[in-house]
Amino acid sequence: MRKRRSTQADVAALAHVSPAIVSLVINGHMDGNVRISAQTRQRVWDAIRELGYVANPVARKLAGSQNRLLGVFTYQAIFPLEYHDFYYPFLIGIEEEAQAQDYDLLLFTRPTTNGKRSIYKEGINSLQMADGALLLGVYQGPDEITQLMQEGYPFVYVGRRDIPGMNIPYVAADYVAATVQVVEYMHSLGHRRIAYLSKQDRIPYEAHYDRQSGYLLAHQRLEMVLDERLLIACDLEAITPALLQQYLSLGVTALLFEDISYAHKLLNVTKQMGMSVPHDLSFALLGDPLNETQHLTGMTGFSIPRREMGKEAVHLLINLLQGNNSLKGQQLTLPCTFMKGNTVMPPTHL
Amino acid sequence: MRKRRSTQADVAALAHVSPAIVSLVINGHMDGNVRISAQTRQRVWDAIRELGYVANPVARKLAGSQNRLLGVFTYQAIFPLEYHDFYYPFLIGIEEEAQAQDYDLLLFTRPTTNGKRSIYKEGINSLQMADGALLLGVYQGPDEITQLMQEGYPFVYVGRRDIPGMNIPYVAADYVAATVQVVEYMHSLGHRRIAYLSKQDRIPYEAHYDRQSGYLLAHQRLEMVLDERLLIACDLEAITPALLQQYLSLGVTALLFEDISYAHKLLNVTKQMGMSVPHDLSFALLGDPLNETQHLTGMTGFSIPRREMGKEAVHLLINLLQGNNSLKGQQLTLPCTFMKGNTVMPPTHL
DNA sequence: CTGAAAGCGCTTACAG
DNA sequence: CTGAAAGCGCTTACAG
Repeated sequence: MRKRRSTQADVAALAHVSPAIVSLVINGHMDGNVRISAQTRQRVWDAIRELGYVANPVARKLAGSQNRLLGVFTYQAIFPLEYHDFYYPFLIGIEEEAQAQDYDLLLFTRPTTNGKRSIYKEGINSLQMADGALLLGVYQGPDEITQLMQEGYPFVYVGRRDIPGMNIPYVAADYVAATVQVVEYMHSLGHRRIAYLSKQDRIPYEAHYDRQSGYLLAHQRLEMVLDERLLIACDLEAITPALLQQYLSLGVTALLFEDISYAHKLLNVTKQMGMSVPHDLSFALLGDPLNETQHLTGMTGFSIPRREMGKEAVHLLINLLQGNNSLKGQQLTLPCTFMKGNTVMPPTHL
Repeated sequence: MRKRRSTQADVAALAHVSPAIVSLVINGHMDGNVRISAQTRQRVWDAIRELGYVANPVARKLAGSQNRLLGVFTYQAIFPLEYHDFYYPFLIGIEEEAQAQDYDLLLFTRPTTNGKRSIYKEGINSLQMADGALLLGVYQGPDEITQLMQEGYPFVYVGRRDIPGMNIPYVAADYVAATVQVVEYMHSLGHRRIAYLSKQDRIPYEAHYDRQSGYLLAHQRLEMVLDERLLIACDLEAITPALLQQYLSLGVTALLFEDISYAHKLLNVTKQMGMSVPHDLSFALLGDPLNETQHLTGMTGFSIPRREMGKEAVHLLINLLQGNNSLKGQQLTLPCTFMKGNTVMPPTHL
């Protein structure tokens, strides 16, 4: 049995003023030419207290025509166990900045099309519920994003998204520079033949291209010979002693990969071959070793400024909402931090 | 340049019907005497699609219906680094069940009173934006919860909350039984004098009382002598070799505490005293050792079914929203799982 | 079967 | 300095 809440009108009646006055008093609008006598104020506050009046935030938002709601959308569950350590810092940053800027967060968790999440449900943009949205996580191809852009819905992608002809707002990590740094580090220790393993059959996407660019760029800068055979597209299962042997015979002394699962697999395979890491072969992850690798601490790689990225994405989105549409600054790239680790040492088999 | 969001009126105009019809079509009200021709429906849906119309949840809520939004409220940040491992499983459960039941999640992150979060801001219940809410985390005393109950706002607390005269819906972990189990385990190994250290100056709260009840209950069941001197209220700083020595001289062979920080402190102190755990003194945590204790793996304690609790809380809340107000089943207590660990062994100093 | 209207509880110009 | 009114975008009786 919910008792009816008292409303602004009740207060107004009790205080013998119009509802508008109540609103003004509550919101402290004593600015400009709106001036309300101290006496009236007092009457209003007394009435409010007597009735235990509390403004209805929903009505408030409707009248104010903005709901201070920022959407957060991911194609998969936002809180999956597998990506625990990966997503978390983004969320920390997002929450921090949302709180600082006085926005609430709307998490889109409702399945839309046949049990899966998608932005558009029967052609309708379900994000509309929020003022704007942050998109993060797995990339599903450009379709929905393109539509979102065309529609003019304000959003920011966490991670670089590049669709030709479009200026997609994003906050990304600088994988190019970070990769260059890893290669340079290896080079400085004496490595000259560095192989780069990557997944074969995934949707090609920006984060991969950027690392590859970094790899190429570093070779150019360091005047290392670029051997295309060292750019290896192979899935996890394809990694065998035979394969590895083949690359070793090409003079490879160090390995680069994008996913931590490769480290585990490679560790197994090298062990089978009687080799030890990094003594016989150096490794580096072109990504964040995180803490998840309990069996593999001290991996050489780089840390991704995920928390910062979350904060900046919120910041950028709010700018967008406020109509700061200058194309400049809609795309932000933050630097990664090189992590020396202990899986790289000078090559011994030269 | 944001184009204006299209509204129900726009759709109505395009479809050549009245706004009311649009509302009825969207909400699928084909029940009762409201019958709308398939043709009209089609026109409405076409218009909706063409305009990309999505109902404004705020307006919807104001007009008196639900918007399939479940609030999540915590007094502190939801995603703090310190409570990373603690909160996460709750959120996983909450998201899972929300998704399964087709609800979105609204995270309240807006600071309300002077930079801090509170449910009521100047008397305003900010949770109103959502159909109902899940409350979790640190307890701030009964005030706001009492108000929430009186107001009739639907919510479920994750964790037991007991306010005299009120039937607060919650989903809790069974700390009583779990504590009994820990004491029984110690007893079975030969411990007869088990001290219980707890913080001194915190707000007394249910989770603490429940553990204490378990401690007392176990003593009763096992016919152990209850020595009140073994119920020790002391803060972390108060733990010194002198203090510990004092309890050892009372014949204490095992220690219980509620917070992992006590384990670290006690480990230091015992080390100073030249004792080793568990050989000279057994330890158990009346809580979840989690994984956070990298320096302290294998702590004896119990795991809290956090993910399940999250799921059940959502389930219960939705029940409440649907008007299932039977008092029964509004309070759910889930069992914990004893974790044997390796910080308890038979007492040697007898 | 469908339309016109009132109302949800606020805020914000706009008049006095 | 204060009041009357329109409007935010919906839903739900109530008439036809």
